[in-house]
Amino acid sequence: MSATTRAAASADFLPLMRELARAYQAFAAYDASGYKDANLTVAQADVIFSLGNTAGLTFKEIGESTLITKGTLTGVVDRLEAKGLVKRIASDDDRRCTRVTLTARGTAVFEKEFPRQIAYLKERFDRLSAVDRKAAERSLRQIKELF
Amino acid sequence: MSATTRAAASADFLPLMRELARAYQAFAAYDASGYKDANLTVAQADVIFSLGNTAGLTFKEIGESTLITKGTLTGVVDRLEAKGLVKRIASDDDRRCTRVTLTARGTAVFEKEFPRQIAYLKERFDRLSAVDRKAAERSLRQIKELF
DNA sequence: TGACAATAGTTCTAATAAGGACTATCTTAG
DNA sequence: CTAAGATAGTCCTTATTAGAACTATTGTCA
Repeated sequence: MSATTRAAASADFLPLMRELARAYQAFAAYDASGYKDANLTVAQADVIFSLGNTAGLTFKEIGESTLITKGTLTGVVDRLEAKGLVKRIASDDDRRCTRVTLTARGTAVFEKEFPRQIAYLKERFDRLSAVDRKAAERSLRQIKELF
Repeated sequence: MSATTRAAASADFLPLMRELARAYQAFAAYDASGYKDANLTVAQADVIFSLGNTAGLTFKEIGESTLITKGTLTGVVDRLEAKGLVKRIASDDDRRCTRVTLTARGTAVFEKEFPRQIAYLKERFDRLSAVDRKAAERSLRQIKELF
């Protein structure tokens, strides 16, 4: 092993990086497993949840809320529209914008799946004490702000 | 808003969940940007880095190290092989297994890109104090173990 | 007003990503 | 020893995912 490679391999932030990836991956897998019965992907559920209790959002707004980039979002909304859960509405004031709203069926899915998924996640997150939860929030905020 | 939906929306773990997603996303975007010049994806770099300084690993071992599932890994290794960076070697003792090793060119890429990427990441992670880093590691380990 | 930059979505390409079916090969129980 | 189960990879399908090129529309500024 070369000196540079050895030095790189001993960088002391690597355990943190590893834990970040492992923790996120574990959470993401559990989160995704909650939607199996509902036949929804995480991305689809994210969009539905962000649309719930709103009068509709533009692609831009949905993207900011879900962190889904616009190129991907077109396809996600396409599939939700094909399932009859959302509907595109052309905007009048700014004709570049498209509003996306939940249909009646989409609202029904939201009303059922949102509380169910929250309860499903709560079951695990509640094993963390309030103190540990706050500490984790703080650490994650710090990590986010590094980039 | 229904009572259940309102109760769900006020679940106190939501900020933590949000910060986890935001922090991971921010890190992942920065990490990926480091490979632009090398024409590598994160998945490809992960495989090369896990193969560095080894005599080759099986698909199973690479998957455990990188968290890439086997179905995806076949394609990633295919593309690395097409670039001439890795090579598949049939195993003799267990003929179900395939060993993957770095080629000379793959080793050269590893020797160059691994230290470079570590330095690239270190630049940001080093802004975190040792105390905060340790606290973050602990929180992330706790989160991982929730699932 | 009229060129020009900025913004919103769509489309396209290449590459993950998970999961299930499938083949080939071991392993183990009886 | 053999039938049944387990394991390792591949292949397939569906769905993201990022990014870049493209169209349509809006905003800006001289």
